[in-house]
Amino acid sequence: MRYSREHKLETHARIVKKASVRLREKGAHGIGVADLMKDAGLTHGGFYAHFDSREALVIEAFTHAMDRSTERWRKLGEQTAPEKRLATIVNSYLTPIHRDDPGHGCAVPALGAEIARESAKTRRVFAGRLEQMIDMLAAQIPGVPRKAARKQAMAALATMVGTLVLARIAGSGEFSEEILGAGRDALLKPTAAPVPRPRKSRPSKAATSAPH
Amino acid sequence: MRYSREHKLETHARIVKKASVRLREKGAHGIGVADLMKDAGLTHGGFYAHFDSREALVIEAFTHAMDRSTERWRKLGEQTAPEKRLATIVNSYLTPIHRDDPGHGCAVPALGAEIARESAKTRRVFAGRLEQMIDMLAAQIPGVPRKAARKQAMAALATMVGTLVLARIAGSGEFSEEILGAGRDALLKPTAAPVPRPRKSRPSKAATSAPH
DNA sequence: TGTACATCAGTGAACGCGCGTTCACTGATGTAC
DNA sequence: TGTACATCAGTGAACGCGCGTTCACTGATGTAC
Repeated sequence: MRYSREHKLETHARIVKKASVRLREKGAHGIGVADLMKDAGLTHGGFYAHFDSREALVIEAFTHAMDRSTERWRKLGEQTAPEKRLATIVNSYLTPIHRDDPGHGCAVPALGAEIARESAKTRRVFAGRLEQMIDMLAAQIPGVPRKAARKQAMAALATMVGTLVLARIAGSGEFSEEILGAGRDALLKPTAAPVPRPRKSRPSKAATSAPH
Repeated sequence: MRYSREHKLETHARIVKKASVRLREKGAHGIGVADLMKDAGLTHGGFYAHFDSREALVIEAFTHAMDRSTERWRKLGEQTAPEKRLATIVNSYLTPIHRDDPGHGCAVPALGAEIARESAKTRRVFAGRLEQMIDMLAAQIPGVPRKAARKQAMAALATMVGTLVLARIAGSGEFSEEILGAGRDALLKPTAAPVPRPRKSRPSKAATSAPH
């Protein structure tokens, strides 16, 4: 071989890592193979020595981003007192820094909607990593039964993801800060006045179509 | 003129309406001008008699979708008792029907992340409609001061949007239903155990970069 | 240890294709007389 | 009321261009002897 086995693995990892940043910045279809390879210091022709297709790279890059987030939360939890763990994660997630740097941020608000439209294979991988992320978040919530923690983790992640999407739409002005603050407070402050449920709860009578 | 003034306006509106559905289904870049025109029963050559550019249609289509959602919420609120208004909206939003039919659903979870990456002009329009949507949602929350209602509306919309994004990633199985349920309960049930805030609150010490 | 050969990561030109956009043209209808 | 002309929404071919992918080739290094 021209290069050692390690060399190829390192190159492969470098492509994935760089692509992972750029895809979160530009979207799953927002940057081409040639530019992604250039980012890794290579030319586009070598791409298929590493990946079967562009989609294969998207899957790897996305997986990489999700694993890094999940691992980060695990570490953050490890070095924080149990009752402060979720709050620490929320406070590091709902910041202007995270909002303004999607390339190094959570892949869910950056790529979630797009990946949900990809092939079944891609979606399955994505769903698997999402579940791992939720499990890790649930593990940071002490003092509640496993299932309740999981449910709370799902809702917290949803609020975090939604807040970041809204804040990014709003840009970087006062409106955007207001959104970030609302998300933080909703997750960190006790709810003063919860919304009362309607008598006939779950599937609303109006929900025979979805014209929102 | 070949056709009456009304005829052109009708055609224009038909293109926007159909495109609004297809773009939510396929993404802001997921469908081409030719296909969008075919959907409206026309050929692609006539496109530029109606729009300056593809982006101009995306802006109109998105605006149309947002206005429909906001108007729907206003009507839904009108025909519901004040204390049930937000709950009614949440219950019609967080359903499998909405999850499985993005084309006729809320534009924020479908297009938000993508639009946040578009030109400054597009983002400004989007941000404006988002604020209108939030204001309308806030108007459905009775018995709290204007500013508190606005904050609550932001957090509620964030949770709704995030829940739908997560549920769409998860597909349509049990995991996805679980996510929808967690989002509904978080918004409709009193919070049993709120997350305690860490002493040094807002900007976490760990938040000097955004590696989530 | 030294030499000849095989390997294959990476190069850069080329491919086919679909896209947004342009343009000459059409023909039904509005308008002027 | 009838006729000639002007208008312009819509058609369909064509345009550049960028994209994902393919391919013949290179040349540094691993391997066999």
